[in-house]
Amino acid sequence: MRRSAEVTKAAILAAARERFATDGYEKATIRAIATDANIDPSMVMRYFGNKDRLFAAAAEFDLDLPDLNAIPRDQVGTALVRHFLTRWQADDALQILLRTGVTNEAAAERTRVVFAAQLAPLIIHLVGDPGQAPTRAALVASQMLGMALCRYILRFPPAVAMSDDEVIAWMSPTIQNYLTGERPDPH
Amino acid sequence: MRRSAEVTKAAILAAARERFATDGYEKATIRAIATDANIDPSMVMRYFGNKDRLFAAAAEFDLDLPDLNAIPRDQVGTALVRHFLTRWQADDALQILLRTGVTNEAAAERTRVVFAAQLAPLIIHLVGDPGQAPTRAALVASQMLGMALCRYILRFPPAVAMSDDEVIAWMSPTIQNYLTGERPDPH
DNA sequence: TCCCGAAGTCAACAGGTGTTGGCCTACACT
DNA sequence: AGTGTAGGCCAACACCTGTTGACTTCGGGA
Repeated sequence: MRRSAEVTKAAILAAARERFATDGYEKATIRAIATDANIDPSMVMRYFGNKDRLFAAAAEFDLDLPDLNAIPRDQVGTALVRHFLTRWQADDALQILLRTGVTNEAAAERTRVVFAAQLAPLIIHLVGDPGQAPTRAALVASQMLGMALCRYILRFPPAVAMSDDEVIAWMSPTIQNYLTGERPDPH
Repeated sequence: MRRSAEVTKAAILAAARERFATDGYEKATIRAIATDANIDPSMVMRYFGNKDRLFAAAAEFDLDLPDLNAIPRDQVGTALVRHFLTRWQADDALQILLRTGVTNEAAAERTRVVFAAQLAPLIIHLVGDPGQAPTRAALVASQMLGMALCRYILRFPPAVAMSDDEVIAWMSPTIQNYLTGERPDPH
């Protein structure tokens, strides 16, 4: 039986997301993705052109960050940590960025853009000096991505063993400080 | 002119470290490594057996962590952040772990072992309850690796732009808290 | 001086990769 | 019922990968 082009395209995209998320860019082969989607590899090329463009389509997504201004200022850290944990477990999107961004420049660029375009703007309204927003966003990203790396990618046993609530309890003060804490002076 | 076996082996190892650090496991080809070392690919096999064993040899290293007991308790965070920054920039070792550990299971295992064996023991003497050491080590690792990821691998512009002293100033309180702070209770 | 082992090269293998173009075939429309 | 077309398959391409085994050549000890 046949499928419509749309359905097949969606199946390919879903298979591609899963492969990129678990294997990284180079180990996720077009042949494997095609097999997962029950289709011939050549169809992947027909619908997406080449591997780079398939990846671009698979890596398109939103962080869906909550509006930090609608949250009491002192609970912004907790809210953000909780959101990232949910977001991470909801689908493969963040896993794709992390697994591919480390070895593929285009993927790294995508990761930079996602965080710069979606995280930094939210922070601007939290801090007095807008010039500090990118730095604070980078600090937040470093802790969020770092924990995701240890927990979901490298699978450090203690990081895996922690409950979501424990992770939130430990990380919230850190993130809260990066978001709203006073800027420390280096000396 | 000829080289001794030791010299050639060292040249291969140096080339391998550089390639693994910048390209990751799968993109670092034996052929490229051999070319860098001015040798035929078959020599790599002769000296190291296969790619897995070459990687194992290239990824062997120490974190060289300072003795945290010789440092005033309230400066332990700063000392550790500063050390990691130095260690990161000293050679390719940490970059190898991060670049390869994300897509290669053997490399991930190596990373787990390095942090579990070298970081956790240092922390035991810092906290009253030894059972907390692995969790605290994982938290420290998450922030350290996360910043390294953003700064050296993904190259987030704001993370790259920060001076070492700024990074230390921002991260020290976080690490200090993970090391010696009271355990928060999740609810 | 001879010669043997170590250092190094060369060519090939079997398998995997992205990518291409030609071919088939089911099915909605006239 | 006939047919054009969109969905799909197959076989091949050029190239790259880890790995192997046979071959050459240098250099130090007898």
